[in-house]
Amino acid sequence: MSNTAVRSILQVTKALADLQRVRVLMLLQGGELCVCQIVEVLGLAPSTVSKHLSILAAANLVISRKDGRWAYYRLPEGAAAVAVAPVLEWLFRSLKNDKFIKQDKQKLKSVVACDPEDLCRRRRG
Amino acid sequence: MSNTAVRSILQVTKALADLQRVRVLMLLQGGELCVCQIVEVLGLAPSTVSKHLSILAAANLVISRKDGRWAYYRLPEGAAAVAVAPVLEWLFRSLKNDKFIKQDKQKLKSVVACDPEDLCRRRRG
DNA sequence: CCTATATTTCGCCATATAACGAAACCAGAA
DNA sequence: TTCTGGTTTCGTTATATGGCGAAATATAGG
Repeated sequence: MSNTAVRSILQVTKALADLQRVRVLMLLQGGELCVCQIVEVLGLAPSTVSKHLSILAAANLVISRKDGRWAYYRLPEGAAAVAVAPVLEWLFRSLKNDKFIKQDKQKLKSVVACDPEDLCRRRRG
Repeated sequence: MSNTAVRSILQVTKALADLQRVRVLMLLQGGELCVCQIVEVLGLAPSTVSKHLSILAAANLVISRKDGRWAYYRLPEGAAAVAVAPVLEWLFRSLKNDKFIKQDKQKLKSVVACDPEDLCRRRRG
């Protein structure tokens, strides 16, 4: 069946058809984030968040980067963003004033305030 | 919980996260269509198509109109389209050259060639 | 090498969703 | 009203999806 246009477009729309994944994308507007930071804001199990991120990555809605033990995710930029930029812009504009999204961004502020190591340690504790 | 922005955006993305519903939207680019015409092109049961159309309508991705026994669906225009126009434009541009979508549009041509009454009669036949 | 730990993969369970056919609904014709 | 027929609703079934915890993976540090 290979990579038809419908197939890849459906990969994008299915990726966007979930609350948690939309929350992740909105959080990433502030810039690159570590998995454990996203876990902290969403309040879901790390394995669950990892799955969501892999779905977003497969749809080219996020870019992943590994740095030691940590994995970082960010929104696509430049050439990588071309195919999905319009739909992401629509999403961001539509949710700019959403109160739940605002709450997430507020929580993110307190999360990024402390570094990732402390964060994960706190989660275990 | 009421109508938050995320909720209505997810209604749109979920509506777009299905092959058959995307096919319907692409077909409607040619203008208003009767349910039985859509049934003919998609090759699905009328009840299934009806459900898909109600999901698209709930997301404001299509407008419905009743004329006697027939129900017609079309893409939103003007003020009704504002919220979803950007994402629809992205969809249409992305799938403009898709071969499966082209097949559907080709089939639609032969379907609109005969009037709805004959069409539904043929389906029963 | 061995331990600690951030992330991912795997297996499982509960819920959501798409498909169909049958029955209900409703508008026009007889 | 009664019959016809397009559409929708309902009930059922099969598959897809999201959630978690446990185990596997991989990497930094002792």
